[in-house]
Amino acid sequence: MKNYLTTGEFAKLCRVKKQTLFHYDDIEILQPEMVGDNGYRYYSYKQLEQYSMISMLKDLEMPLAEIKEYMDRRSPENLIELLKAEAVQADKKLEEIKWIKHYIDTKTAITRKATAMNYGEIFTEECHDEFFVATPYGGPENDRALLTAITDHMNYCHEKDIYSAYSIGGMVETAAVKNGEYVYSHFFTRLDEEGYEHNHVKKAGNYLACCDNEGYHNLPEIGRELLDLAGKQRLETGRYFYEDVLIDELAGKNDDDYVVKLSVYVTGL
Amino acid sequence: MKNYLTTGEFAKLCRVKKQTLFHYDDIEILQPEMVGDNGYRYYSYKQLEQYSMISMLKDLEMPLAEIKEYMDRRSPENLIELLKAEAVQADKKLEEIKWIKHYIDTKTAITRKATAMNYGEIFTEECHDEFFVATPYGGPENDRALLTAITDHMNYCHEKDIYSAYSIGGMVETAAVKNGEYVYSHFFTRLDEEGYEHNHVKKAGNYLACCDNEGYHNLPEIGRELLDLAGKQRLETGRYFYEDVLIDELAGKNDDDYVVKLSVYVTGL
DNA sequence: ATTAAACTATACGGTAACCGTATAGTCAAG
DNA sequence: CTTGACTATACGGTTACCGTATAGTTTAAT
Repeated sequence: MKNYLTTGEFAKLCRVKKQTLFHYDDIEILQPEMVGDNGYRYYSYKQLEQYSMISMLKDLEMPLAEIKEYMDRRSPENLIELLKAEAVQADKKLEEIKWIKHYIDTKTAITRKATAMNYGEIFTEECHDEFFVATPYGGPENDRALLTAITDHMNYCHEKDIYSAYSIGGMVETAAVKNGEYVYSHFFTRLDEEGYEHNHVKKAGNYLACCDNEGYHNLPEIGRELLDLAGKQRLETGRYFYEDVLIDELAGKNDDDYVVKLSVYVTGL
Repeated sequence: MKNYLTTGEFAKLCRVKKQTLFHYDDIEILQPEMVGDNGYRYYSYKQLEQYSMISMLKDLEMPLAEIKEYMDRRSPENLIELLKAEAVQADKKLEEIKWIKHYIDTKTAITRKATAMNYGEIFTEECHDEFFVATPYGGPENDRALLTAITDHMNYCHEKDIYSAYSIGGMVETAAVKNGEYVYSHFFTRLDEEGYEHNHVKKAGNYLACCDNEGYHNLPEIGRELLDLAGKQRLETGRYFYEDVLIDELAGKNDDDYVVKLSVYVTGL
C-alpha cells in the first residue's frame, strides 16, 4: 500500500476537502484505486488527472450525474467526443464572461460620469455616433400601454440577442416638447458597438443636455428650458430629445439617487 | 397597478422561474415594488436591471447573502466599488476558462494522436523544442520514495502556478537503459509554452520512439529495442529517455487503453 | 352572471453538491 | 504503550433553488 495516497494526502494534492472525495466515492464518480482491510481509501497519484477533469467539467456547469455517466463509459473515443462538446461550452462561457466584463466597465463609466454631474445645470457635450435599436411608440399615454411597449421592446432585444449595459431610454419629438406634450415616440436600447441590428443613429455632434435627480416629473420642464436656451442662442435643434437613465435602482434605494439625462442635438454653435 | 408586472410577467422578462423570484423576495434581495391587497407581487420593469445585476454577480460566484449585503447599502459610490472588485473576479474567471479551453484542445490533440498509433512499432518523429519543469530524482527505487518524489513535483508545480495539459512524465538516463536499469532520473511537467520557469529543454530534432498499451512493464524492454535500432543504424542517442503517458485513466478503465510513449533523441540520420 | 381557464399565493418537501461535527476506530513516533 | 494525528461512518445543516399541492383571484368567454 506504500504506493498509494490516503484520502487526506490525495485531498491535499487536489486542493480540495476530504469530504468532497468521500462524496465522489459515494456517488461513484471518483473512487480510490484500493480500499484497505481497515476501510482506508488508497488513491493513486494518477487519479489527480481524473479529479482535474471532474473539476473542469464542473466549472463548465456539468452536473456530477452527467460526469459520472462519462466516467462509466470512458474511452479514448468518448473522451474526444466529450471534449468536443465541452469546447463549445467553454466558448459560450468565455463569451458570457467577456460580456460581463464589458458590462462592468460600461456601467462603471456611466455611474462615474453621473456622480460627477451638476444636476439641473444645462451643459453641452460633444458626442460620437451612437447606434440604437428603437421601437416606435404611438399608443395612448397610459401606464399599461407604455409598460407593454417597453416590455415588448425588451423582449424584442432579448430575442435578437441584443444586450446593452445602458438602461432602456426614451425619445420624445422636439415638436411635442415645444407644445408642452412630453410623450414618447420611441423606446431604445443603445448598442455598445456599431452592429447590424441598429435602426436609428443618434448622430455625432453637439448636444444640449441636462441631468436631473428628482425622477421624471421635471423632464417636461427641463425639455422646455433646453429649447428656450437653444432659441436664445439661435441654435437649431434635432428632431428628438433623448432621455437616458444614468443611475437607477441599481445604485440607490431612495429616489434622490435616481439620475436622468435629457439631451437634444443642436447645430449652429 | 396597471403600471406593474405580475410575478409571472416579470419572470418571463428575466427569463427565470417564478420560484426564483419568490426566493429572492423571501431573502429580500429583490422585492417587488408593490404588493397588492390580494397579496399579489407587482414589479416595475426597471427592476430587471436589478435582476440582471444579481444574475451577473452570481455568475461571478458571489453568494446571495453577499449580494443582499450590497443591495442593502447600495449607492453610486458602493456600486463603483463593487464593480471594481467584480472586474477582478471576471478577469480571474476569464483566465480560468481560457485555461480550460487550452486544456481541452491539448488533451484532444494528445488523445487523437495516441489512438492513431501502432503500439509496439518503432517510429521516428521530428520534434520542436519542448520546455520542462523537471525535478531530479536520485532516491531509492521503492514505491514510497517514487510516490513522494512525484507528489513533491506536483506540489512544487502547484505552488508555482504551473499547470499543464500533459500528464507528468519521467526521464531515464540512456546509460541506465543500456545497463538494463530502468530507473527514473527526473520527473517532469511539460510547459505548454516557453516560459521562464523551465529548467530543462527537450531539444528539437529527431526522436526514435515507441508507444505501448500494456502499462509500464514493457518499457525496459522497449528502451533496449530503441537502443538496438539506434546502434544498428549508427545513430547517436541523447542523454535521456523520455517517458510520456498519452492515455491514462481519463480515457479508459481497463489497462488496455493505457498508452505510454518512450522516446529518445537521435542524431546522424 | 357565471363558469372555466389561467393566473396568483403559501406551504412543504426534495434536490445537488457539498460542509461541519460527533463518535469511534487506526496508525506511527517517541 | 501511550499520545497525537490520522482514518472511517453517520447525520444534520447549508445554499439556491425546483416541484407539487392546495387554495384563492382574475379574466375572458359563454
